[in-house]
Formats: sequence, C-alpha cells, structure tokens
Amino acid sequence: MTSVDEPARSNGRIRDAARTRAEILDVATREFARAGYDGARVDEIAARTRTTKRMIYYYFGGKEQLFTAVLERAYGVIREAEQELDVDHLDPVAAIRRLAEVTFDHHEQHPDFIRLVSIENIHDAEHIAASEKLGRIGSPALDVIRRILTAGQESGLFTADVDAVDLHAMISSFCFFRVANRHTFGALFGRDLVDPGQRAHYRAMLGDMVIAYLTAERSPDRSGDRHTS
Amino acid sequence: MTSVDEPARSNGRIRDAARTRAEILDVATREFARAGYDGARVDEIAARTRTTKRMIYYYFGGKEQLFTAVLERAYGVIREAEQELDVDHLDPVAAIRRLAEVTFDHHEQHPDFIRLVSIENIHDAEHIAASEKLGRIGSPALDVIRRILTAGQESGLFTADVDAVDLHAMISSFCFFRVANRHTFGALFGRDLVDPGQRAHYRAMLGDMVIAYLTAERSPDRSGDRHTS
DNA sequence: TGACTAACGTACCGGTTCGTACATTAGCGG
DNA sequence: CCGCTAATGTACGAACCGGTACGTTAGTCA
Repeated sequence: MTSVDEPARSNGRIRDAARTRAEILDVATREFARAGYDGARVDEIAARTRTTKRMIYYYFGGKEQLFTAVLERAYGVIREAEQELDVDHLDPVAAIRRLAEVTFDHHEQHPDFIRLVSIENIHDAEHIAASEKLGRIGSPALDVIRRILTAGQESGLFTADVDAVDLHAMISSFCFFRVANRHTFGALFGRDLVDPGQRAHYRAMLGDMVIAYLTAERSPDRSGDRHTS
Repeated sequence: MTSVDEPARSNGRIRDAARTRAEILDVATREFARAGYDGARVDEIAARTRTTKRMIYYYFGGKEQLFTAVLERAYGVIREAEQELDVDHLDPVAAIRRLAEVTFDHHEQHPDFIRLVSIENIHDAEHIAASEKLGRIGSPALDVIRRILTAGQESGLFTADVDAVDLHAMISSFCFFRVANRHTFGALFGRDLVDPGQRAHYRAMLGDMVIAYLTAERSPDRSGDRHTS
C-alpha cells in the first residue's frame, strides 16, 4: 500500500485542472461511444473518474456540452493523423493506395470514433453545427486527395472527371461501414468484417477498388439512362 | 363534426388488434429512428398512437421487445424488395449495375431503416442476436449476386477471385454511408450527399466503381506487401 | 341474450437521472 | 504567512420515464 487510506496523491499535484478535464474527456468518450448520447449516464462517467460529477458541470456545463467537447477532441485526433500524411514522393497510383490504407487503418484503430460519428448522425449533427471549433476544421486529407488527383489526371493515368470530396466519400464509405456495421453485418451474414485474419484482404480490396475506379475507362452508355442512341 | 364528443368510430371496428399493433409499430419505427433506442420515449410513442401506453406492453411486452419487433419488420421490408429483384435476363455487367442501382434506391428511400441499423450497431446488434426471426432471414440479394458473379466469372468478364458477401458489403458501404453519415459529412465538408440534384451522379458513380472493380485486371504488386520480387 | 374473454383505458408508482445549492480545501500571489 | 480564488466534494431535489395494478367495454359464441 502506497498510502494509508487517503486518496493516493501520486504525482505531487492533487489539484490539476488540465488533468481532471482530460480524464473526464477520456472517460466520457468511452461512455458515449459505448451507450450513445442518451444511453450514456453522467453519473457513470463521474464514477469512472477520479473526480466527481460536480466537476463535469464545472468544466463543461452539462451533458450536451460534454458530448460536443468529446466530438471536438475526437475530430482533432483524426485531423492530426491526416496532417502527418506524406505521399508526395509517390506516383499517383501508389499515393492513392497509400491514402486508402491510412484511412483504412485509422478507422480500424479508432472504433470509438466511428461510434461517436454514428451517434452524432442520429442526432442530425446538431452538436457539430453548434460547435465553432468543428465548423472550421476542414480535412487535410482533402488537400492531399486534390493534389494526387490533379497529378494523376494531368499524367493521363486517372479519369479526369473525379472530384476530391466524392473520392473521399468513397474511401470513407468502405472503411466506415466495415467498422460501424460490424455487428449487424456479422449477425446477418455470419462474417466478421473486422476479423484480423481478413484484414489484409479487405485492405487490398479497398485499394483495388479505388484504383480500378480511377483508372477505368468510363463507358458512355449506362443502364438507367435514356439517351442511348 | 362527425360525432359529438366520443372518439370518432371511423371505420366500423373500434377494436382491431391487428390494426392497433401495426399502428404502434409504425409510430415506434419513426420514434426509434428519430431519437435512438434510449432517446425514444414509450410515452411519446403511445401519445402519437390512437391507443395508450398500456397497449404497447400488452402487445409487445416492453420497450426492448418493441424495438426488436420494429427491427424485424424493417428487415422484412428490405427482404421483400430483394426478392422482387429480377436481373437474370441481363448480361453480368448490366445485372450488377442494376443490382447496385436497386440497392442505392432502397437505401435512399428508407432513411429510417438506415438509422435503425446504425442504432442497432451502437447496441452491438444484441436485438438481432436475441431475435429468432432475424437470425434466419438470409439476404436474397446474396443469391442474386452469387449468380451474377458466377456468370461473369465464367464468361471471363469479371475477376475470378471476388466473393459475393464482400461485393455486397462494398455496394452497401457506399449506399449506407451516403444516407447514414449525411449530416456529419454535410456539416464538415459542406456537401449534401443526398442532394436530389446529385442523385444521378452518385448512382452512376457507384455503378462505375463496382464495374471497374469487377472488370479490372488485378496488379500483382501492391504497396504495403513485402514480396515484390 | 347472457356470459366470457380479448382488447382497451386510467391512474399511479418507484427508481433513475440530470442538475445544483452549499460547504470546503489546496495552492498561489502578495 | 495570510487571504483570495480556483478547484473540489457532499447531499439533495425535481422531473422524467419505464412499467404495472386495476377497472372497463366490445365483440363473439353457446
């Protein structure tokens, strides 16, 4: 036993605002991701913290603002990861594949973030809308995609009429679905999309898909369109 | 005024078990999809029904079972839609594109269903797991995909090593993401993925993507793999 | 037609849960 | 070393919400 009965005053400071705040955010992230916004319990978050519920209201104001703060930090993490992306030395095909792989990995490594995004969508992204911080975050990944696309299109490797935001949506779709819908998909089709043994397979599949789309010759006639002649 | 003060006995029967049950399911579907499982209020569902809260417990037993019943019916709808799918008269390329379009349309037309699936995933698909009905539902779309893939692979049009469940996941990813993440994506990137003016664009994009993937020659060397020589 | 049961309504309970009033202490500046 | 304030803890309240006990009526069938 390090100390008798009093709370263990481990690292000198017993009053550390930044530390308390960060710990609340950590626990709240897990709790919101676990149970959803309405399913999460403020008392439960407090209980798993070394501080009390009072502090949650002291630092964040309320449950709603706490959730917004959780979202802001979660999006901040992905933003930082995207900023570290460096694919300028690669040729367009390899660069896109690398980008897809990084996106794939990031989604897999942050299932809580995926859940928070799902939850926020159930609430019509009203917390993002209310947050000034999140309004002007702007994905760095988009700039990367734009640069790669331009290079690929100028060299004639890529189809010309592909938009960066659309491509980002396409890559994210696959990565997001795999993690977000893991449970229903597994229950209905008997296949775990996040099975470690299948990881390399799905990672390659995503890259193949994106490259195939970008390098394919677009056929002019499409089923569903009327003007065939 | 059709009647004095008593409840309007419009269509003959005032006691109709099947009708009451169905009305509860209708309202519950909307309420659960709107607010999530924990956000939904049993009292609110009852209030929007022509009956009372007592009947919810009379017919379904509780909130949890009601949600399960809602899920069962929602999945039943998509199952029926898939069974109507008839693409056997089309060549493999057109058939896959048609399948993708039907999936695309169904997701767009049933945003509440998408929300329910998201919500169920937040709860680790525990309601699906607890439902006997949903355990043995098995997507008819999968059979269709299997047939098309076999035909396409035998004729040499499609890449041989593509699995039906994987392709289903790929198509669903795009369709699902577009609807499910509409709000966060719109808030962060300023683009509404469900904008009617962009509908045809994204529908064609999905078809192009899938066809490109299926008809592309797989390059043996992939970035990230070690065995390049 | 009368009685039996499925179907329905009312009123209420008890636990939960967000939020807060009030008391207290640590640590820093002067 | 003293006082001031940021930081923290305790105890509690009021509304909410899932669920139920109990009473009532419609429809049906012998």
